[in-house]
Amino acid sequence: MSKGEQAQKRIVEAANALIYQQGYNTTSISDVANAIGVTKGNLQYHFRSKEDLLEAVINFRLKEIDKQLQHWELEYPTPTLRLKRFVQMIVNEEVSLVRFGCPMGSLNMELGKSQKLLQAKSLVMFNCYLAWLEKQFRTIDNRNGKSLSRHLMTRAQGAALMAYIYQDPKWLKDECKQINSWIDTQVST
Amino acid sequence: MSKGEQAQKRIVEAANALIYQQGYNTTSISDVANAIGVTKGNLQYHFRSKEDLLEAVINFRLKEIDKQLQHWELEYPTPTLRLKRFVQMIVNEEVSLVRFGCPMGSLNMELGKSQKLLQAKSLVMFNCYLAWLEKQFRTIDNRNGKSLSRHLMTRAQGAALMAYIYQDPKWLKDECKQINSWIDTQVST
DNA sequence: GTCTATAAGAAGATAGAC
DNA sequence: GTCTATCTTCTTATAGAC
Repeated sequence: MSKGEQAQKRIVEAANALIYQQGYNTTSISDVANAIGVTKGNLQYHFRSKEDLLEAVINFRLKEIDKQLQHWELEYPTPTLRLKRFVQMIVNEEVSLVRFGCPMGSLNMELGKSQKLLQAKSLVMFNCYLAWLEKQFRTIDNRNGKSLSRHLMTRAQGAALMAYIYQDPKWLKDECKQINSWIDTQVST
Repeated sequence: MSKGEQAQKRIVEAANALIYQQGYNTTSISDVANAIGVTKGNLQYHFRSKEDLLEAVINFRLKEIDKQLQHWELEYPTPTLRLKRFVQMIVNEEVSLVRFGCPMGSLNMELGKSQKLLQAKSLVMFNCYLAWLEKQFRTIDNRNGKSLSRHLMTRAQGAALMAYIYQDPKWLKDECKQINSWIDTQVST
């Protein structure tokens, strides 16, 4: 990796964290620059505009999601275990979900209010998870794979949102238990 | 109502709409002033700061919610009908929910990222609905009233969020159907 | 109560020195 | 590649005329 690529990676990772924690609109170029100890002029050398930087952050997140889903596919032999692993992720990420919300849901919501074009780009993250969930559900119930995956995502997002709003992991735990029970009922039919 | 109160009401209603449609951070005082054809200097006479204006908007919304819940209480004789009316609201508001998301959920999410104090204030809106839902559920299942009301709100928020993210009312319709079925199962137990 | 004028600061983006 | 300096625009907020 060249020196320039290294610098870019550092910027993207810092921007990723700050955008998640503070939101996109309330994170300035200076914030990101300060976080890694460079000047904002430097940042604007690597990324012409703030939108370019956001796009890089979204691509970074996409790669991480892809890695994760491929890993789960290898590690868990059955669709049921994979679906439960997805739910388990929510429980595992409890602390950050309560503090900052879902990285996909909160970013998409924010961009939708004022930057419809960027919102469309951040949609690919959801597509990524949904396609994977659908694949798993189809091996259980081929006809309803799409609607089952959507239902799961809907409930996961609802749980993450309420836990964030009330700053309380209870919302996550309670709903995830019920989601797991629901998965069991789908498997046995 | 005095001339001053009338002016304030116009401002709050315009701010309410714009904050819902564009988000709080991306709505400026000038935006609100332009929307009702006055200058921003005028707005700052009625509301010292942008935060003051937001607080007035939240109070305005709270009153509307209270009116609505009282109305439902009078119009629908049973808790089951009232719960279904709550779900029906989501279907009725489909167009604006898809375009702008849930007014409570989106505002709270945005404020949570950067203004924790204001987020706490906007929480009262959720408390309002949740207390009402809990009251209805308690007449059906006294022991689990709280958790049932939370579950309903979680799923409603998930549906609204996904419909907004994908700009597609399908997410709302599908989930609301399932929520209604779930209410039926709770009633019959 | 409503307006204009203006301050004071923050933000995104550009140009040029090193 | 990184920095400083600067430009421009936008935003909140204040002061004072009408």
